[in-house]
Amino acid sequence: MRRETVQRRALRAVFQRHDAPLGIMEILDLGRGIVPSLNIATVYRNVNAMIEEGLLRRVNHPALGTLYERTGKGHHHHFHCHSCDRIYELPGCSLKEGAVAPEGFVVEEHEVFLAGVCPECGSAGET
Amino acid sequence: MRRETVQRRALRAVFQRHDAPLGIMEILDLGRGIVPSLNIATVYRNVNAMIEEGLLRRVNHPALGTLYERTGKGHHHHFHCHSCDRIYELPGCSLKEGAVAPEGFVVEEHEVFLAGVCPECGSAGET
DNA sequence: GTGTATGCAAAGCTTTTGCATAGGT
DNA sequence: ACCTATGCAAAAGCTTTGCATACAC
Repeated sequence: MRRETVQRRALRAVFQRHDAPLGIMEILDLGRGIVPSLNIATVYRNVNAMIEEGLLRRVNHPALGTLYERTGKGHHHHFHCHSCDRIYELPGCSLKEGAVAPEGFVVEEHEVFLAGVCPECGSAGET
Repeated sequence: MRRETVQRRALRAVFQRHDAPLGIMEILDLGRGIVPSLNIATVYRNVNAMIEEGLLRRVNHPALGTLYERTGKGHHHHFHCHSCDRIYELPGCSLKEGAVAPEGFVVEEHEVFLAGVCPECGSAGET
């Protein structure tokens, strides 16, 4: 039976408050804001448990490494701004409906990572 | 000045013979087929050098970890077969031309990972 | 002969695991 | 009371680095 601990509650709170994908150290730091004694092994164990429970999803970002995000937010892709280093979640899917893969390939899942300059950074240096 | 060693030549040969993205251990094993004394540190050093030289590209695959592939093959995406675990390179781009990201986002690069069942595995169990 | 590249071993990171104990049920 | 979850430390992957020596130039 799974037990309800302050650590577990804290980690759920972290993901409720932060909608963006988070790295392990961010999760640890934010979690320590709630439970100062929080240990990194506990974070890993709970994050893995939450993935098994279907609460979280692991995202292996090309530039930012391993991130964790809440499930149930609807299909979206990630945009990484080279300038401010922020990561945006873009709702919807930018894949072509049909010609995603050649004849014979059955696509069951996909992952799209975009990178460039976000609106905020792009408009900063304009006249 | 960069020096021409048997190890370096062997690693170039590995990537000339194998068009698919390779993991470090595959590179090491294939390289040892040519230079048995090849060391993993040498592989890492040379692979990183080849990336700097623009010969290779590092791909952070969601399921298969870090892979290295030859550059100059034209734009393509990767398809991973859940059944045979092989990785295919699909030429071209399956992203929508226009609506890739909302107004204001400037997309400079992207990475698409597809996964599912390949033609070979899909037709295996058919009538 | 000079200086870069290699092999080996050690060290850094990230993630997992063993173990004693705290704490949920 | 039982037994899972935690914290700590050690260990297990993966990647980098220091150092003596081999070898390309």
